[in-house]
Amino acid sequence: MKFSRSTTYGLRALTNLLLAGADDSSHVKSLKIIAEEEYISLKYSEQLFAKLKKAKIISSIRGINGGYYLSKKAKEISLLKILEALGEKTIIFQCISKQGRITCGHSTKCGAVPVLQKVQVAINKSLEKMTLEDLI
Amino acid sequence: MKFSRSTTYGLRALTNLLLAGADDSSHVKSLKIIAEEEYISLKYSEQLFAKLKKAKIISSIRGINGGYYLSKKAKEISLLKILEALGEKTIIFQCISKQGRITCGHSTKCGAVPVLQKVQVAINKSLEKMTLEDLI
DNA sequence: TATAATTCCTAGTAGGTTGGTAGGGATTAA
DNA sequence: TTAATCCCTACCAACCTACTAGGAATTATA
Repeated sequence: MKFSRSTTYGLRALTNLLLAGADDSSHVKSLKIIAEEEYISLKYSEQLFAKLKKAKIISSIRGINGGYYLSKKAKEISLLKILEALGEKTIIFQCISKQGRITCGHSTKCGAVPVLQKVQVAINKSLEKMTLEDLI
Repeated sequence: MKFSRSTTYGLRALTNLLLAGADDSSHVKSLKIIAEEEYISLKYSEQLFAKLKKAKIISSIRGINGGYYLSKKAKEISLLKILEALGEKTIIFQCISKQGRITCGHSTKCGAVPVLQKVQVAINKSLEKMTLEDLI
């Protein structure tokens, strides 16, 4: 129940982008610079940015002088969406059937589920309410 | 950011103990039976119960006709305490310094920390408020 | 057009963690 | 004395995370 390192990297990189004012296609920032500033491997951050792009959180301009920029305003990008984009699991409870099989997150057979669902809901609400803007 | 399988097992086993009325030294339940009922390996559950015992959530009677019982009333055992006992990490954010080193959860240098602390607090409050009693 | 900087795509991999297995010792009621 | 139980420690396979690596596609600029 912790954030993976890639999530941390992603959040750092996104705030970097935000603080650089890279919020439209004429104000981009290259990943090389971001990676250097955030002490993240370029190659690794490329993979993370690919995920963020797929989730339409950021956009890119290719070629020389290209780079990335935020697709939306910071306050329109929820933390939950970022986490999901980065592959961070937001389901905290792997339900396991009485037979020992992993089934789903909402089995009705397991007595432990209801309360964990409450926890789940509480967490997701927090994550949904907070946005990238809150990070700076 | 999910619960490990052992946490699930632990919660299932504890609710089993609770539902069996094993709440004092004259009402114990053997782990063998619990493990069978919950479809968990006996040897593995022994390790989990060792952790729960160390955290004083359960107590034990050794020897034949021995077994385990809850050390406290179910509503006095918070979910947070159970998770911690089982080794579930309740710190969701590994802070990583600008130099790339994992430092702590509360570095003042990382811009992402404050909001994640809020998330952290929200989650921990939920977990602290809920007790074993809520599980059944 | 040639070059260099950039994003984009895909494959591989070392090391740590998780979820066990295994063997046997200590304790105690009957 | 026996058998059931808790207790202790060591080991291990499979999976996941956090990378490394190589190169292709794209594009501004000289």
